[in-house]
Amino acid sequence: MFSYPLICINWGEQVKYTSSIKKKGTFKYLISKGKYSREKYIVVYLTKNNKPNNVLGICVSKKNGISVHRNKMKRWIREIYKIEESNLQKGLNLVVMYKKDTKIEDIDYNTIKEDIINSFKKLDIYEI
RNA sequence: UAAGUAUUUCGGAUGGUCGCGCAUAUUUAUAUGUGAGGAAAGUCCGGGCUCCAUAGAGCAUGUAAUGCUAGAUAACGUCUAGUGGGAGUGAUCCUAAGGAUAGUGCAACAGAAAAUUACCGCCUUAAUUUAUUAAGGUAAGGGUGAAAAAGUGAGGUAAGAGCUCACUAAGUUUUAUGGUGACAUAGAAUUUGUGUAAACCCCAUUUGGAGCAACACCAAGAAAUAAAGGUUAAGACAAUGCUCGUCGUCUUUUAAGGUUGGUGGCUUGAGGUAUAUAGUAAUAUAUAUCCUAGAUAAAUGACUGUCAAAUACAGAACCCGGCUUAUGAAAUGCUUAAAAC
RNA sequence: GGCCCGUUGGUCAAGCGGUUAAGAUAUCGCCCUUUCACGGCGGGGUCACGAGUUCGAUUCUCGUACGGGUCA
Repeated sequence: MFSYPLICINWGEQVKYTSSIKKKGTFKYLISKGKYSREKYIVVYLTKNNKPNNVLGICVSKKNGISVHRNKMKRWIREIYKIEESNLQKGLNLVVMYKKDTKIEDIDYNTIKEDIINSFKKLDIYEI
């Protein structure tokens, strides 16, 4: 069923920061195979690969709001990940997903930051 | 002061630390510059641009579109100024506003009748049962309905009727005056033909189709097609046999189409700003000056200082002109009402 | 980004401008039955929303919202 392997991402180049997921099939593969941790507004999926870099994917559904709000929610997650990146392990595939009922009136930058840090702690991906 | 109405403007500014897209430099890691709207939205119209079709002209077809006048515009179903009609005390606003006398259809229920009408009525004649019937005339009055054959008065009559007359209302034709024109005002003749075209339809005008996932180029890979050439390698036709020949196999080149990936298309344009002139205005012309996003799972974020205080609707995806819808704040003019002078 | 289609009780769904908007199923109430089921009677609709045309709009026209399909 999931005939779209992870090889579709080009690993040969040197990537400055973490690269992003681009295909719909990879999202499906990671969500079905990975471990997850649920918070109040967010779900984080985790799998491992044997490469030197990390991969990040962000999902915001069309039911979470209009395009301005969706863009802002994506930018918050990128900002939080950028700050926490230096403390993480290497060789991870991460997918961050907003829940269906989440609206921008309920949440804030700081609440999302708490959620993500909690879920990272649960999944044990911080370097020691 | 309150309520309303019309028009216009703005859509936070300036710094610091970390970080993102693009361009340019040196250089391969830094520096500098720049970086989302008035609606970017809806996709309701019109154009540019690209490809396809097309000698030229006409007719027909179409789930076609538009429909008062003059002007503006590259063009428009848009805009400006007016005309007619309608709403409002008023400022002001709305108006798909040709044709019902080309033809067809529809008008539920109610009502006699929804278009050459007659239930109750009014009148005349005849008959006899003397208060009813039959034949005829008539459309004044009644009731129904959204809508009932133009309204009032007088004459006239057996009873009545635009049957006749006066005034009024509406339509058609026509004359004069004013206006570029739609049309307005005044007069004459004639008529009183229900409504509906946002029902079919008729008339006039316009219209070839598709859309940047268009289209062009580059590279890769392997399958199929066509043309030309080489050659006889599986083979077939033909022949006693051989050669030539034809088809086919193999192979080379070219062409066209398409798949995957990439590049271009991609932002200097019916551009913006200021001033002057013409015009009631929309807008046009001239001069000077400026270059202001271009991504491809898709760039604007986090923390914070100052400005008394503070940000609603909302995110470019080839470009431009309009319309519609969502929405915060401020200013000005005008109208109505109340109060005071 | 472009191009099309639709919206009628909880669900499915008919409706050539005109009577209180057909029908099925579900649900609620009453009746039938010793009781349940079957059966009988009845109730409940902003015709997505807002303007317009018309005497009159679920139906015709325009706009808005929501949902669905499609492109090589």
